[in-house]
Amino acid sequence: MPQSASSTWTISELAEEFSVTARALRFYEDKGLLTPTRHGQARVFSATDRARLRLILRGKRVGFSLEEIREMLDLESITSGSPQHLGVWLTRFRARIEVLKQQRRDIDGAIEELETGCAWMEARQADLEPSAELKSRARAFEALARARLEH
Amino acid sequence: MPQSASSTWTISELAEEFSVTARALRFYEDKGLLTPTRHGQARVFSATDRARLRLILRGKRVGFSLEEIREMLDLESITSGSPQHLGVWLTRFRARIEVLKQQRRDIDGAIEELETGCAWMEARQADLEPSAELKSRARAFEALARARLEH
DNA sequence: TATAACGCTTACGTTAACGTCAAGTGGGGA
DNA sequence: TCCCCACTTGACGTTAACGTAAGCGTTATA
Repeated sequence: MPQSASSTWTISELAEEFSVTARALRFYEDKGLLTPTRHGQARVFSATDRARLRLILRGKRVGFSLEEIREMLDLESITSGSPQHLGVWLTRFRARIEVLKQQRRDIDGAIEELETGCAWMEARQADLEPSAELKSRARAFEALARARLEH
Repeated sequence: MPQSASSTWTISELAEEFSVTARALRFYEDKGLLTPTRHGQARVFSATDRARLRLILRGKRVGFSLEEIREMLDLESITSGSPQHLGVWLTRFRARIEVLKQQRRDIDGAIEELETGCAWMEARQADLEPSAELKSRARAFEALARARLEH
C-alpha cells in the first residue's frame, strides 16, 4: 500500500483517479505535457503533475488539442517572451475566447433541444397506448422539429 | 450563374456559405447525414438539406460525432420506435445533457482563465520597459498561476 | 521460491474526419 | 467545334490520440 497521503502518486493511482489509462499518461509525458520524476524506472507523480493533469483533461473537454494545451501550460514561454511575442499570444487567447463563447451558445441550444426531446418522449411514455391522440401529438412534434429544420 | 434565389444550392455554394469544403459535404452524404437530390450527376441541395447542414455543424461544434449526429437527425427512428426503444433514447439524451452541462462549466472556467491571462498581458504591454516593478508583477502572476495549479 | 501484480519500452494498429490526387463527364460561351 | 469550368467517382494519404501486444525487469505476497 503506497503512502498516498504523502502527495506522490504512481501511474495507476493517477490513472484510476481521473479515469484515464496509464497509456494516456505516458503519452502525455511523451508529448511534454507531464514531466513526472523517476524512482528508478518508475514514474513518480507530484501534486503539481496531478494539478497539470486536471488542467489537461479540462482543456480536452473544451476542445483544445494536446499541442495547444502544452503551449498554454508552458507559462515560461509566455512570461519570458518579448512584447511582440506577447501580442501573438494575446491574439490567440482572444480568438480562443470567441470560439469558446460560440461553443457556449451552441451548447445552450443543444441542451434546449435535447430537453425538448426528453419532454416529448416522457409525455409519449406516459400514455402507454398508441392512441389517435398520441399520433397527432407525434405529428405535432415532427412538425415542430421540421419547423426548426426549416428555420 | 445559378438561380440562388430559388431555394436550391450547388455543392460549392453551400460549401462557401458554411465555410466547409465540397469534399466534406460529399462525405456527409456518404455517411447518411445529407441526402441531396440529383440533376443528372450533380447534387442539388434543398432548403431542408441546408438546414440539416446547419444542425450538423452545430452538433460538431459541441462535440457530437458524425455518427451521433446522424442518429439524432433521423427522427424517424425515434418517433416510430417502441416505448422500450424510446427509453434507450431518453437515457442517452439525459446522459448527453449532463455531459453538455459539464462542458459548459469547463468552458466558463476556461474563458475566465483566458481573460485573466489577457488582462495580465495587456497590463504588461502597457509598461513598455521591463522595470523591476513589472518583474515583481510577473512573479505575482506566476504565483497566481501556480496557486491555481496547486489547488 | 514461485507467481502474480505492477511497471517499463518499443512498435505496430485503429478510428474519425476529412485532404488530396487522378481520371472522367457534361454543359455553356467564344 | 473546342475548350474551360464545375462537378463527379474512386482510391489512397493524413493527423490526433491513444489502444494493444510483445517482451522484459522489479516488487509484494502466499
